[in-house]
Amino acid sequence: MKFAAVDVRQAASAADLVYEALRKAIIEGKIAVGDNLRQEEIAQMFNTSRIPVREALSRLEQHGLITTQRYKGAVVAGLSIGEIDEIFEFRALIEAEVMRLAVPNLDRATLDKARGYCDAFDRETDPHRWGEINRQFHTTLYEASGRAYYLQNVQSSLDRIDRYLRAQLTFTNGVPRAGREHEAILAACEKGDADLASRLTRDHILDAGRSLMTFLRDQRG
Amino acid sequence: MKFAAVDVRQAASAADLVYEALRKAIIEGKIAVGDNLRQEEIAQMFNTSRIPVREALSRLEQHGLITTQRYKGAVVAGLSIGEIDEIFEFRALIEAEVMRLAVPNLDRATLDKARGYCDAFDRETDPHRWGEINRQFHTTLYEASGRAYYLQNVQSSLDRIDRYLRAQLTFTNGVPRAGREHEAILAACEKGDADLASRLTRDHILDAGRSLMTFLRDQRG
DNA sequence: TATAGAAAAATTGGATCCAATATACAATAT
DNA sequence: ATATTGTATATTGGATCCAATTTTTCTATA
Repeated sequence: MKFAAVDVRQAASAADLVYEALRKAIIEGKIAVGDNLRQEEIAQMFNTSRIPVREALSRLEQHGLITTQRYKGAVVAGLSIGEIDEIFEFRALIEAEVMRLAVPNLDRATLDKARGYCDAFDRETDPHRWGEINRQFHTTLYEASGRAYYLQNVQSSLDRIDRYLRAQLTFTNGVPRAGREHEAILAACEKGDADLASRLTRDHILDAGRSLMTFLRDQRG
Repeated sequence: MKFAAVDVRQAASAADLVYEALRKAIIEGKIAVGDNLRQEEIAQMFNTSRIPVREALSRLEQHGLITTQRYKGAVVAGLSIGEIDEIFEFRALIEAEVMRLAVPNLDRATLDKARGYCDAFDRETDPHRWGEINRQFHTTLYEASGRAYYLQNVQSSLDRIDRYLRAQLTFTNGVPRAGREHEAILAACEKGDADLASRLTRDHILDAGRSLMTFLRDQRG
């Protein structure tokens, strides 16, 4: 018997679609901190009932992206300056380590791909794209570590502070500096110097964190 | 105006109760890996409908404790040896760091509390209690770090491998060794030696991981 | 006018019902 | 006997309905 192979990946459930869409909207800052997420309103936007919406909200809460109160509903979760600071500290720790683990496994194709994102980041002028490209640059390198669990935690941490990171890049003119630091990290990777790449990654994240802290303290008073 | 203070903590929703109960059952190994979690069955156990059950399952999946397939249902998630190894490696990294951050903040009361758990761990003969006391000993010290986000991640990582950790303590006679290592960690904390406490914590976790690896490789072939 | 309280509306939590899909099983053909 | 196909059953995904609670609006009163 002959037949064409067919992709039988699971179709996404309504809850999956709603979850992904809301997650994206929240981490990109499309929905402001404190905004209410009305179940009925969201359900109508997706042409579905409130049941899948509630499942999606339940998942978002587990990831700390929203907070809910019984009978009162869900609001986009904001972070205090202290909480943001702590997440940057955490990211510096685990991303430095995952970078160290990745370097020995980096091959030509991966380095070229990272180079592509690195250049794209420098060329990009649309502020909304910086966050996304920045994330892809780092993720591309990290993936070589083969550490799926680390990667999950990196993504999860990034989700929590992504909107703030975008603000840092956009409003503190952090892009040129981040671009230079990306170059240095990539150079260390090319040399196969895991310790250096790890240290530079750590500093890169802590720099962004410090820059963001002064920006936020300025802004919030 | 005078009025009596009232405790206004949110009553837990049905989904909260189901989630917590299932989480506990899974991490303690009360439900075996691969076991099906039937929505109707669980709903009846809690005298509720399937709606809160589905929310609870959705949350559990986000934490990696179960895996679900559309129209097929949920099963308790197992971990490959490689995945377990990676989580131990991750724990060693972040718990060593959170221990280092905790030491400068440790006060007499916290140290005494940790001492209590340390002694209780050594005295305990019921294998089912070891995991719980072990967790409390570490958590008590970590909390002094004041790092809520780190703590969340520690708990989440522990949840994933708790059942295996219990097996390691129980079946590899890991309790005496863990007890000695707890003593050493506590001594370093008493001395205020953050670097030493951090290093010992790291070794403590990596030791348990290695011991578990050989046990599992033996067992699984 | 301002305010306390009651009624109304809005919103969430949960139960029941129906549709979509998967699994188990029996009937049939080879 | 074994494989295959059709059918019944079980299970999950989602829609609709009702109950519990909160929020808003209205009204009476000082």
